[in-house]
Amino acid sequence: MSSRSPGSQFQLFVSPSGEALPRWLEAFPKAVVLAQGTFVESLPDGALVWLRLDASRPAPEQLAELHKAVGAARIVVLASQPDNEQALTLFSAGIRGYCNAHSTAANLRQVASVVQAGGLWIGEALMQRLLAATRTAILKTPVASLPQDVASRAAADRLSALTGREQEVARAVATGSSNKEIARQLGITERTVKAHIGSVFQKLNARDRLHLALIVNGQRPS
Amino acid sequence: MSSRSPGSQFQLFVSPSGEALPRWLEAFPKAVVLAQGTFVESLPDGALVWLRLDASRPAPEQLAELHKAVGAARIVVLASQPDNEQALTLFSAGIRGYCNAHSTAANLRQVASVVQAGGLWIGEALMQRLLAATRTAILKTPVASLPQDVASRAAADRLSALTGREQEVARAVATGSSNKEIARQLGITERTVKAHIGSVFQKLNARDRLHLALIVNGQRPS
DNA sequence: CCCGATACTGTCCTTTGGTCCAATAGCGGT
DNA sequence: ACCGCTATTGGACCAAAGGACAGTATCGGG
Repeated sequence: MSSRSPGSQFQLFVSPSGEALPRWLEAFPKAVVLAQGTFVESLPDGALVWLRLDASRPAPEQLAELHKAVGAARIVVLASQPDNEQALTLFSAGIRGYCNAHSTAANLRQVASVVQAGGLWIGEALMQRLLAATRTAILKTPVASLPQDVASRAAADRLSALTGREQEVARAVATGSSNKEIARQLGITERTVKAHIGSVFQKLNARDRLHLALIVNGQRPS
Repeated sequence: MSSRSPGSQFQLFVSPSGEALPRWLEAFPKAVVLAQGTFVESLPDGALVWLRLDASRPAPEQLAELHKAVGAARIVVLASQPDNEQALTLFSAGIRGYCNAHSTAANLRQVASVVQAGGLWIGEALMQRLLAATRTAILKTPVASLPQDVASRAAADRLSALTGREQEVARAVATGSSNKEIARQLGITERTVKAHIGSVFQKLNARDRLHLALIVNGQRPS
């Protein structure tokens, strides 16, 4: 259920040069600053990691490295020149926030409070563009969406034998979430997640979560 | 960018029936609860408005009404059964949060703190699906996706980075085989299967066998 | 009011999955 | 002969998954 600690939290800055921009330090005077590639052995629970992108290398690569280094910690990316598509890619890779590297200290603190409370930070302008793109893209392609549509309808059929909650966990499993993640997402205990998954296994006649994923994703009949 | 007021804030619940679910009240005992359509004359600055959707009417319509009633206040929508497309529509209509109506009190408070700090609240599961949809739509296939063909060719691309043996085990994993089964199928030790799978994880940047299955089956980019 | 369905949580335990460190062996190219 | 890649295996160790057994709480009927 994600520990929400009150005030100041552990902040870790990671930048290519190993130096932080003045505004970061202004926002978080007590933060730890590291160079990219530095080994991180253990991070306090709920730590927030800020990644200053190195413009000369692909962002996903840098993020992957950082992920390996810091594990499950929440990551916020600071981009010198925010980019729509890049933000998308990074969000799908699991970052919790994406904001302009030139933000004010007040803004940075605001971002921190949102992300540490479990939210996502997306600049409003970016959000608008993102939604616009998504909406038009989705409203378009009525024909191309047929395969997915059929797939999701079939999935709905398969899932219709499940209770509401069971469907939620089943879908989460099918997208690759771990029990712990699902528990966090739904605000319940890992134990309860297991309970739901267990009954889903029975109802859909699945052996394990991978089979369940195949069933939900239409790769295999139940 | 937005006024951040400190602790407890004004919370307004709007539901079709005029009643709040027990968990809402648990989270915000001092909240004001109103029925949809009730006239609201003035709202404290920074108030947070929660809208419980009426399943029998189109959501955008309900939101539009509420917008008229509460003006610029931040709105969080509570959905009984969260829906991808609905969330999209509502976010583009300006809501600041979208979450499951069955969330726990702790979660609701968390959502409140995020939104009141200027963030957006999107359930993680929803975020994932939303991003998946966006990504596939944005990486729009100019050749009007031949459904299966493209998928399998893309899968082949993804697997091309692997050695022959690695491809075999990757495919076996993707069809739901356990390590023991794969070992038997290939006539090698379970230990060796693990070794192959381990290197596949690295090469395809997968976290576990379920992610690997999603990648191989084209449900997720590597 | 009791009952069944749903949701949620706990403990104990076993099996599986995954990583780390380490080693052997064949094969092709320089 | 040496190097790099691939395939193979061992052992130790830890984390995640899943089953067994049990319990509480809410809600909507009959």
